[in-house]
Amino acid sequence: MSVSPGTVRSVQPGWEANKTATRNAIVDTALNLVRVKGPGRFTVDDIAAAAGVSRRTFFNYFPSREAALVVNIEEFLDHAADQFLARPAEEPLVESMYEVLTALADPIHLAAMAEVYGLADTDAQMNRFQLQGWENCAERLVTAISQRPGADHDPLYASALVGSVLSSGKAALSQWYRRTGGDVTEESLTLLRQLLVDVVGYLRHGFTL
Amino acid sequence: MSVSPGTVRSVQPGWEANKTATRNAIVDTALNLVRVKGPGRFTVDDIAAAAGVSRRTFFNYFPSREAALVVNIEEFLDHAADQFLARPAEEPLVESMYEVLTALADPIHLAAMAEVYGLADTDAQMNRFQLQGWENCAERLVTAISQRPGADHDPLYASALVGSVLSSGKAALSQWYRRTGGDVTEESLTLLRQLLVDVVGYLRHGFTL
DNA sequence: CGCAGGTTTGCACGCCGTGCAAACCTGCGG
DNA sequence: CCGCAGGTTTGCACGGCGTGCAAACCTGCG
Repeated sequence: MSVSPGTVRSVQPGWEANKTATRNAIVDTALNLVRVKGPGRFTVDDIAAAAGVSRRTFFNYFPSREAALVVNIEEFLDHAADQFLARPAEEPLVESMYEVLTALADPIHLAAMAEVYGLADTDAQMNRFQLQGWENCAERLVTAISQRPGADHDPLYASALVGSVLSSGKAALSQWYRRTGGDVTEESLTLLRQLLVDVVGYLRHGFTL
Repeated sequence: MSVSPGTVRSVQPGWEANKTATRNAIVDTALNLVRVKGPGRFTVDDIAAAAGVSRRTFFNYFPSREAALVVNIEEFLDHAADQFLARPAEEPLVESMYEVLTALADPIHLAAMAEVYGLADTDAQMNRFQLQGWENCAERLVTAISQRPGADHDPLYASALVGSVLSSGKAALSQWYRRTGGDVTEESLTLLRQLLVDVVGYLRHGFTL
């Protein structure tokens, strides 16, 4: 959620602390509003007012209502992509991808992600923004692969692999969300991990049952 | 493009012929406008005026500018999904999926699709709508699988498979588009088919080089 | 103090998407 | 031929969206 003021001060040169503060305020307020009022049942002005900020300022931070909400999913996916970047470059790709998938079960970002994830069912525009979030993650992974030292990979291979890994991970998440409703408990976490292990098996052995 | 009037009359009960006619007019006009003016450089009113129809009528057919354009991609994907439905239900899933992928090289829908496909680079909203189109196709395939007689499949397996197949197909299409610019010639078609064969290989043997 | 960044705000404009009711076809039975 | 019943097209209006612009407003610093 919010970062401790000390660390923020040390990293952020002065006024930028306020920027991230209001940014977080907007994101949190949007999430709260969607909880209270429901997916499409509030306007940008509502968010701005509830966040104690002008309508125009909202648009200084986000180009749309959906963008402010999808942040939670983007952080979730960024964290997963970070796990890939943390792997040694010599490691086989499929092995590193395994790390990306299991990182999807990270309990820290999972709850906020799940809450926004569920909005895709009722709000078409929200769904589109989420799909874009996944695609951004894919692009990030593909370029990361292409920059690996000794990357003699076929670019087609890289994008097909990344696409398959992510869509399989998304399938696992969907299944998990359907069964658990997005509640993050110890039990649901082990279920999610199991689902992810399953899709990893499919990817490894090629979907040939 | 346009259907011969005779067959239309025989199938469509009277006034509905006009409906599909104006619908096609809107789609074609939108495509022409994007060719002439560029992605985001025209409004719904422009489309309506150029199609000889009122602004309000446009919105009777499509909920947004993008929806009118993405039709070309949806038809392309629907055709691919149809190939799956035409397969015998006893056939192994992976085999039927192969048919879906190779259907992506259908030259009839390919040109119009490619033209719209390229808009995703410069128009973010267009990109989102296209992603949604692919997701719709995936959902269609998954429910089709679940309705196969003797469908004892794990739903996770089905959605992971479909997601991987489609994202791999999309990867092949992207690669093809990059190299050919979307021009549909005999040469580019064989290239596309080769790329599709490649990703099929990845899917079959599990991305383990 | 007053200045030099950068941020927030108000204002205005054009466009979007939709509900509503009236006008407008078009085929069909009287 | 008439008028009616169904469906389509249109105009109107309204609220919401997204952005350019310029003025007001901080905040640190010399």
